[in-house]
Amino acid sequence: MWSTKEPGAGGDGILSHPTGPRSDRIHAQVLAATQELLDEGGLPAATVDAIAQRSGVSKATIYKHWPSRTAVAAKAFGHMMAEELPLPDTGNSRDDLTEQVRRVSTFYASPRGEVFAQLLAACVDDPAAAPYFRVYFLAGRREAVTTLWQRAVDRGDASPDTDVDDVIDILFGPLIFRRLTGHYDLTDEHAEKLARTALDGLMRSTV
Amino acid sequence: MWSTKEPGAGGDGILSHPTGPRSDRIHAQVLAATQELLDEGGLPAATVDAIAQRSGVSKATIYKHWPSRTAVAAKAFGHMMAEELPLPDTGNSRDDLTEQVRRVSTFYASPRGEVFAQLLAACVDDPAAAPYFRVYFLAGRREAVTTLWQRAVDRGDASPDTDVDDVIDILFGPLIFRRLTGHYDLTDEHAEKLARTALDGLMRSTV
Amino acid sequence: MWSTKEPGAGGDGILSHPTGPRSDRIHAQVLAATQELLDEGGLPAATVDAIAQRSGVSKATIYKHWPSRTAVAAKAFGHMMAEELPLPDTGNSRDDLTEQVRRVSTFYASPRGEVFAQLLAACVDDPAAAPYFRVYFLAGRREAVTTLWQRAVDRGDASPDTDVDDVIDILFGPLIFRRLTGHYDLTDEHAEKLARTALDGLMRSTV
Amino acid sequence: MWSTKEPGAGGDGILSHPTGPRSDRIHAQVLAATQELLDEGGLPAATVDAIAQRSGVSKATIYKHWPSRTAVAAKAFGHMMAEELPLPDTGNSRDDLTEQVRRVSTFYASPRGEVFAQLLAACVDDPAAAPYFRVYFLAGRREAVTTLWQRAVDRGDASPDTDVDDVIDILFGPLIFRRLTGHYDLTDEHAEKLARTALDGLMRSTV
DNA sequence: TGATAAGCGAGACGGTACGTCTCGTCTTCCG
DNA sequence: CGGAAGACGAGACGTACCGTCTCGCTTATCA
Repeated sequence: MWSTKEPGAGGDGILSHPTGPRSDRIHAQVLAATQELLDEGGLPAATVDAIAQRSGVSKATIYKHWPSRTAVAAKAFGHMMAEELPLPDTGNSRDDLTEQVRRVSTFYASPRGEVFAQLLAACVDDPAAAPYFRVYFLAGRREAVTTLWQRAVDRGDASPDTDVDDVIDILFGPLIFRRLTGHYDLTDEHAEKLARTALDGLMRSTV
Repeated sequence: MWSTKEPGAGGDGILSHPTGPRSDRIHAQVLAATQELLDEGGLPAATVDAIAQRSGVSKATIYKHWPSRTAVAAKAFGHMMAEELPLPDTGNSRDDLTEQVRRVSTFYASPRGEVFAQLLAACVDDPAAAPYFRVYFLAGRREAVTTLWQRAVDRGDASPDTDVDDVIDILFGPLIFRRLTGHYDLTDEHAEKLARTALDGLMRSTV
Repeated sequence: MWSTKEPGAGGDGILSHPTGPRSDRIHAQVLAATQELLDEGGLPAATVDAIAQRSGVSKATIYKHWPSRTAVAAKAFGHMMAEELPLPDTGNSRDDLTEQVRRVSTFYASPRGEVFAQLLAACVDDPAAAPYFRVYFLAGRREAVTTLWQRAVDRGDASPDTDVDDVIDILFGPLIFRRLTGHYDLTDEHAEKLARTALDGLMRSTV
Repeated sequence: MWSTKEPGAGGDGILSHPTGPRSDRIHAQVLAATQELLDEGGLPAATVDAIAQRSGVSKATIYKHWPSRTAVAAKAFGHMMAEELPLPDTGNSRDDLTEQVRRVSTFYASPRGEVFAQLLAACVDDPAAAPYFRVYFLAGRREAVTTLWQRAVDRGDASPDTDVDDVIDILFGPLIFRRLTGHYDLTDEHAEKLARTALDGLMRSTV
């Protein structure tokens, strides 16, 4: 499985290249500029030229640190989303998970949710960027749900035999499907219904 | 909700422009050429220039009939997938649905599944193409599952109160999620496990 | 030499095709529409589609009557310029010719002079249109100067041996040269100087 | 007046953009390719795509160096004509000028004269290209005649008060007029007659 | 401290597809 | 059956973004 821990600069294996003090400055500037651009105009606005111009880092240097513009954007997006979405904690495992589904649904429907969808889409055509999206964004999201699920297991509300990866896919896959195809709007009501049905299958022991 | 019936020539509302006998020839030629290109090199190969050249239809004409190359590809893909995936019929509703999930999982992992993912991704950045993908491809897939689910309801294996759209999202959303992020391979075993868990929540009365 | 007489409908040899009352209506509508377009936006505005739309005559029909859009424009332009530029008549041949040069210079510098230049240029790349420009526009201009020159000959101010075609070329060729290359503005002073020098060579007997 | 000196790379004001060693290579390749195309098929053959393909320089780069294909062609044409047409030197000013007129007339009637006419015509609809044609082609031609005229002045055959620009226009404007409208062929006899008449006005003191 | 090499900014460049435009032909159907 | 309407093929246009490259300047490390 892909690593879920936040890699430090220079310690993320295949995902980074140069090292040292200059490198740190470059990373910071590029990511900051990219975050601005993503917020202003989504992925389409985060062209390499735009990032280079705004960050003051040259295109050549960017390509020495990242394999593609999508990779840059994925990492920048992961960092800007890191502090968002604090975990719910109602004392009830099922309620916590339901609330999390609702929050993610709301996020998908927001402007940054649009960026999320663009990034997910871009990774399809850019295999080199996919690991960046997984490590710097998805890992954090999965970790959050893993925490909630572990609580449920600890409380005896869920079976320790159920693979948390399946839990994640079943709870959030449907939301992503809807977000991408656009065949339905993402509403709180819908998110709750989805969570209820999914959790019925996942946490049947709690019924 | 978006229509699920296959629109006839000239009868698909916003999705087509010119009409008449000449139009029919153009549609046939363009779609045939696009299908070939999709099979040969996926969405990236289906450039408007390539489609124009192979079909003998000029670019300008293509743009009169479709809003973008993604829309052309979506319709072509829908047509080429129309006859695939016959419905399973084991006599057992739950087995049928499980088998369908397995088949779709296999499809997603195939070359044409790659095209599916590319199309889904392309629609994120091309809102005009999204309805084409929904009407000409997704609708057919949803219809198939709707049939299976209806059987289950008729047999008393499922509640008529459950919205089939939710069923579809829960059964296939997770597969799509995995297909897009690539964080796991799509295996038969995994598909079965997913189906089992999801159906536990959806068809609890059958337990 | 090319004919200088205004050809009647159906009587201008290679320059026209259909005949009859319907033809007359079509000619009138097309030329009127084209004249409007030329005045509004010059030659670039007189596209075949625009002419067809404004005149109510179909493109196919236009191409039955003229070999190209430039030919249409040339004829339309000739007709709209037919009444302009009355001949000067000061009683002095040399003054008349000088005045004519000045007037033509002014015309070249006007908006319609721009159209003249565009038409002249278009005929370079459209041999089929050239005769239309010569017959329907240039012939009329040359005829005017021929009249002036004949007066001079009759008065004994010019030699009957001098070919009037050479006179025309020498008097107006320089203006056209300047108009096309744009290396100088066309001013009255310049036109007069040009006429003076040229007429010194052409009408030496008058010195 | 516009400059008549051949501008060096990077020193031609509005007429060029990038500079440096890479730029030199691009200019050389593009102009060489364009010259070939002009000789093979005239201006219509010198499309930007064709120039790009043959020169190995991308379209985008061409558009960074020149405002339009006409500008490229004008410069290429100027360079390929630079060595042509050595000055006549018979010892007699009037004969030299007459000979020059004859040579230019012959040139206009040649295949490259056709290109000249196409270029002149194209500049009418492409104001951005006009300065290129003036600087890189016309300037050289005017310079040649200026030399001949200066000789005449030095020998006392012509008045120093006569503006050489007028001389040029009167000697060559008529040829251009005929070349463009095509109302007469360009023959040696005609050129001589034209030169004789024009020079009668210009060099009357020599009679 | 000064040399040497690597990192870097600036931006030119080739490549490739885009979506648009106008021409002149061809088809369809109406009066 | 002539003509209006307009679909159509052809092919050039000029633009956008990608990712690579070349060029000097700057910075960091080692002689």
